[in-house]
Amino acid sequence: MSDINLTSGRGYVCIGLLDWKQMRIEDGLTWGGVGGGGYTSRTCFKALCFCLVLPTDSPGLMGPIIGMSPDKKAETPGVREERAGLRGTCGAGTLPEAESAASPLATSLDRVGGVEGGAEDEELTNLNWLHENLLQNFILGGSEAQPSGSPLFDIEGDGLPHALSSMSSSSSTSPSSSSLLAGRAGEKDSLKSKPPLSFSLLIYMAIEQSPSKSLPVKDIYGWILEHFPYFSSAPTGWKNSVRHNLSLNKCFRKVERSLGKANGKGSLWCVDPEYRPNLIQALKKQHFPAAHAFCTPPASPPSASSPPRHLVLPDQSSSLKESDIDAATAMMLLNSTPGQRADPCDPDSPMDLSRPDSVLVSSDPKQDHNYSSVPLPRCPSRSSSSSLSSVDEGGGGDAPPQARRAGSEGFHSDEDSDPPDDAGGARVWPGRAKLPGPRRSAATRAPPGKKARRDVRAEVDEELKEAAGSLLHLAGIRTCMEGSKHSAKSKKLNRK
DNA sequence: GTGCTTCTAAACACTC
DNA sequence: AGAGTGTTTAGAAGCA
Repeated sequence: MSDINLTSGRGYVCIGLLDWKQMRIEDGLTWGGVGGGGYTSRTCFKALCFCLVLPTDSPGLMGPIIGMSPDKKAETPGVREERAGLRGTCGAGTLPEAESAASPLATSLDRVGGVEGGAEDEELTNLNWLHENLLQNFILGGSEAQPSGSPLFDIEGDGLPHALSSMSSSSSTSPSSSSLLAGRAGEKDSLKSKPPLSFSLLIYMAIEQSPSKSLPVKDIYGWILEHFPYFSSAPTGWKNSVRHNLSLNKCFRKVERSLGKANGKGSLWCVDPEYRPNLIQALKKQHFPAAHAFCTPPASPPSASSPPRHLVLPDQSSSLKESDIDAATAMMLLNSTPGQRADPCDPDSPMDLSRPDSVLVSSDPKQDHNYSSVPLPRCPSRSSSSSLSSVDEGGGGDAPPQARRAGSEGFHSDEDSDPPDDAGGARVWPGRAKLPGPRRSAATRAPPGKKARRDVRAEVDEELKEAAGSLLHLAGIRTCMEGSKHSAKSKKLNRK
């Protein structure tokens, strides 16, 4: 990484998985991102969680990276190796747009104007394409190479995300560049190491990766198994833990299967939009780059009408951090086609991607994705009109943690006393009312007004456009992976 | 030491 | 009946 001059903004070669922090881009730098020539630093590519893409044959690429802060330079030897190796092997061509994109802070706004909608646009706005093709191909240096079909995680081809290896470097070895270059690797010890992500985050990622943003338990198992082979050899207790999480973790909500009710037991599970920010926050804390791909926008999306926050806020550095997520935001937005963005949990989706309250990613550890915290307004379906909730509603949700918490899993209670008032929705009210009394409380807050949601949605649309425009830059690379794209997609379809 | 979060295990009920 | 699913409880480990 240190030998790359990002300012050139030319050409692209995937050089591997970058630590999330390292993907934070200094002002004035333009990133290629994953095949993303012409992307400004804040567009999409942090969401991809890896792949600084640089050309080996393009001019002006080499040289020390400029303005990289020490923490960004810090990296595991393995990462460096990979990058160096990949740079040589994963060439993906040069994007003509790259040069024009080199201007600092020339946000994608500048380019969006030139991007019109249309079929291609629509296709390009599907993050699946990025997940299944860009990542897969760039990371693995080839398409066919990816048995798991998970570009996000099977970066090393051994089923374990490199980042995970790095994160748990104390317990696992750094991946070799050769394995990356090979696009796959033999079984490694790391394969057997447990992912440093909580079950709730794994579930979250699984659900978020699903086109419908909802999955039955079985598919969640499958996703986890697919992306974390550790569990394939682990005792089956983890499935219990998954179910336990789904059941107890407020972040997840049960939804009825569609009317066409597919065969199969159980319900679909989705991420409670109210808690998505919490999960995002948890992901951020995980320092798991790939996990950040599942982050949703922390702030109002940049748009022509509302400039990106990083351009507005006085504190550039802090806004930069938040802008890290903007990229993820874009990816999340793109991850679903407009039609898919409907959150099964919330007819008003994609609401939470842009809701002001979802924007807030608190550093408060209590405001996390865990079972008990109630940092955000509860969905009506899970809201309680308990006395505590009234406190929250009145006091802006600043009830003391203890008041909001009824033990580590005390959130059960917040549903107990209060059947869903939005019974008309698709939400399911699990028969938790039958619970015996002791565990209740958990404050709730009224969801934000729908008007505000609509406003923000407009911004989301703006961002979608922007992101779509940015994605057009990827087209040049995309063409070299058509084949894998289809295979990946078909694979995904087959899994359904 | 305490509180919290997360994980794990187990038991039970329910549905298919 | 058995498997899968969902819920609940309890305990332990790790962390701040």
